[in-house]
Amino acid sequence: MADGEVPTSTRVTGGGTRTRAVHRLGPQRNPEIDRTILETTRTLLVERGYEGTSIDAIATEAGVGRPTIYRRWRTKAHIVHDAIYPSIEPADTGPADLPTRIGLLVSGAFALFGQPAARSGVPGLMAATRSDQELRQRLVTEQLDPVRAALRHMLDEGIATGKVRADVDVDTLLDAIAGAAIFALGVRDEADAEERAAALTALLLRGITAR
Amino acid sequence: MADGEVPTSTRVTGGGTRTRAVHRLGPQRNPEIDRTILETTRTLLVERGYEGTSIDAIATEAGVGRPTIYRRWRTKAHIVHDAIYPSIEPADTGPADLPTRIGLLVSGAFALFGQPAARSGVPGLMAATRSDQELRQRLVTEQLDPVRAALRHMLDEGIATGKVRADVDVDTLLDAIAGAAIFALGVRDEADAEERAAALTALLLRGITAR
Amino acid sequence: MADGEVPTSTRVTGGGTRTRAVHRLGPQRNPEIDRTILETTRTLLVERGYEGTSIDAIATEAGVGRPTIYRRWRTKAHIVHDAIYPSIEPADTGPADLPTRIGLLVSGAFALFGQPAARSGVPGLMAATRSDQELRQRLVTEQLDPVRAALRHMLDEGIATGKVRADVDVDTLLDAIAGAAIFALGVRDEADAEERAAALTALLLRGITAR
Amino acid sequence: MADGEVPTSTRVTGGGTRTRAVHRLGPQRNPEIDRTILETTRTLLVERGYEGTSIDAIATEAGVGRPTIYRRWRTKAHIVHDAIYPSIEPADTGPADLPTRIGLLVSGAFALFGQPAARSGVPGLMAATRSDQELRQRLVTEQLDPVRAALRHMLDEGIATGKVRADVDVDTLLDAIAGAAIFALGVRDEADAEERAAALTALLLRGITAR
DNA sequence: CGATAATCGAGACGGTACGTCTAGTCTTAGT
DNA sequence: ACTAAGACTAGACGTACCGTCTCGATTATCG
Repeated sequence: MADGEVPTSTRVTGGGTRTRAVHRLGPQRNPEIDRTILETTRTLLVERGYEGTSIDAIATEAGVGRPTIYRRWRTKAHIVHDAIYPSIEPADTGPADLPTRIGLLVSGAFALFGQPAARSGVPGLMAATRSDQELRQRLVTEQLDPVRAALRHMLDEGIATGKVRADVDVDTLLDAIAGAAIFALGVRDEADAEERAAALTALLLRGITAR
Repeated sequence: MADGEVPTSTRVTGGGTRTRAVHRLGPQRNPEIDRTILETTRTLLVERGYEGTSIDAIATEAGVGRPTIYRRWRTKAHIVHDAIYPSIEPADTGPADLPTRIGLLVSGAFALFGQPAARSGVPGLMAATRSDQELRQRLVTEQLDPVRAALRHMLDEGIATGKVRADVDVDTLLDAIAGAAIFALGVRDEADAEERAAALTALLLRGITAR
Repeated sequence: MADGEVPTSTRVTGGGTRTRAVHRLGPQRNPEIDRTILETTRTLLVERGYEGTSIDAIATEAGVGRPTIYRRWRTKAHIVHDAIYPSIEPADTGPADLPTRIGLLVSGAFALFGQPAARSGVPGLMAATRSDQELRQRLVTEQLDPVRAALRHMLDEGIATGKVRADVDVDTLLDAIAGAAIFALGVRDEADAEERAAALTALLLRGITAR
Repeated sequence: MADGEVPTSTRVTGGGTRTRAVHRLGPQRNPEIDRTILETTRTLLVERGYEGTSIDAIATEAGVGRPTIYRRWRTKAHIVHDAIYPSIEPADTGPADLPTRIGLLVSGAFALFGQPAARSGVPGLMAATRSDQELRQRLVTEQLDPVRAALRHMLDEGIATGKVRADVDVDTLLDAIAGAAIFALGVRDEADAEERAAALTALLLRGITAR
């Protein structure tokens, strides 16, 4: 959710084992509408592209008033962000070896940016991010930082066990993964995301491996 | 010139070996105006970002009428394209070794996307490219293909001399270079382009080198 | 009360001659809230004019929910009507001579339309009256008809005693009084209502007097 | 015209007897569009009333873009003003006696406010006039003042020849004429404007006549 | 006394209109 | 034919109200 300043309902742990929803006064925002709007946005991104996805069009197509959208998101870019990026963190890869873990991370990136809606939306989002500081902040803290931390962790473990060169730069690796995925899928419009992910994984693994 | 559909003067091959410029009636398009418009566009991209760089604003700022701009470019994206991308091809690196040549190519990419105007303009351009086939064509043939060919050539030479792995994919390499540069400079807004270029060069060289 | 469609209590004629108040369950509408809303409306009419007096603004300013207002009045125009027009009929002037009685009537009109809230509200109300038949009905039966009847009565008496010309048209007189008051106070925004009332009274008395 | 700040063409008296139109650069506003918009406004006022006559509706119905309307008029009230009030001054009544001249003036007022569009538009315009100082100014100087001056002139002549009482107040007379016309036609929605005009003329003439 | 039902403040909702801004086309008048 | 200026249609933007609705809390009446 873009703003989330005033959560509609908050879970409060009662005296015993019960959990109770504490409501504010007045009606709650209907979370079903949030889902409808985001779903409609994804559809329109695919059908009409980023520019063609006007807030008017989303509202009409979702059967919703324009103010209902503005109540939830400040700008189109925030809607597209929520429509494309998952709010859940990447599943833990568990106890796997480095190549597998890097491979999963790269595949994850290519899967994310390979969604039809993301191919259309991400470039537009990147442009919007440059002039909207709040959006940039969300992108960095919600998307970039978690991945960066996961990558940092993998590299540190690899360096400790001597499998990874000590001079590997995490940001360069991140740029290569995210950038390549966006460029291949969003700009060059490559069809097969998994194939590209595998090729990049191989290239980067050789690039970071010691010896 | 972006479109050139209506060239001001046309080269006509005369009867023999002579080539002669045939002028239309009336005054010719003033090429000084082209330069002023592109320069103004670069300035506005830096000052107001891609969205804020309206054609109205360019016209006003350049002291030029709007039709004067539309006579030269079809859309804002075409102007931004011409304002950012050099029309000249990259100078041949001559007889240098593979690391040097790859390094120069990566540095070139980071220098290009590190221009202040490019940082703002490229993401917007990427978005526009998705819905404008003509623009995509120009981007591919004028920018991407030459670089791809140069890279292909380097790799082939390296493979022939056994310095480069035979299974290296040129598109993956291109995605990693262009994508990483755009992501680092346009999205993450990294300040030092050269430093990032050096780190990526090292990573990729290790990734493609045989043994 | 404006509409009274859903009266809080309803008089029901019992079996015999008794009349009994049948109360609904639950709390009764708080008449204090009615007064607060009308008072707030008058204040807002003066401070922000008719257009600026939104129902939202009234609700906020009166510290009341919007449905609380809609439960009582159908539209803004009905609220303004009740805020401006007194629900009590004009006190009978008793046994006075014609000039005095006409003078009192004119003064009454100028006093009514000279209220700060009425100056702002009446023109807006006139506009609303054109498209709201129910409002028009209330205006005619509650405001216009009583005055018209009183005027009719005065003229008839005057005609009977030979003091008033027999051909005086009551509607023309009514138009001249109400119209002039609204025009002078609501449109021209004349400050001194009493002075204008006196001048108009003199003019009209000469107009209707026989000989 | 509402704004007229930048007249499209200005008549300039040349050296001799010649008159020359000095044009600005660029195209002129199309006066045909002005007429279409005002005509459409009148139609909508009759069909949908003042509130229903949205600028959107005018634009759509007139086949014109919304900015084209805003380029000419600041608010809906200004459009309605121009749609209702004639820009020409009342025709000179020539050498007629006082009753005839007053009669013509009153008839003129009733004819003006009796137009179908004016019946709907004038009350709304009165409301808007209270919060728009520019509009009020136009109303006063363009409509009220000329009539007031004409009336003043008639009364002065009448007073000089002993036909009119010296104490007749021109504003009171004006209020009675304009107010009665608006009230009879715009509020009470009287059908026969001429009949009401004749009755009011008779009443007022008796009111102002000496003896 | 407990169930019932209407009140109240708060605010979400689908709509509609507002007034502004931009895009891209077309027209005018001057060079 | 070009230029600057700007009018024009089209349509998106983000805001403000409207009138209806639902929510949860409160409170007076009635069984």
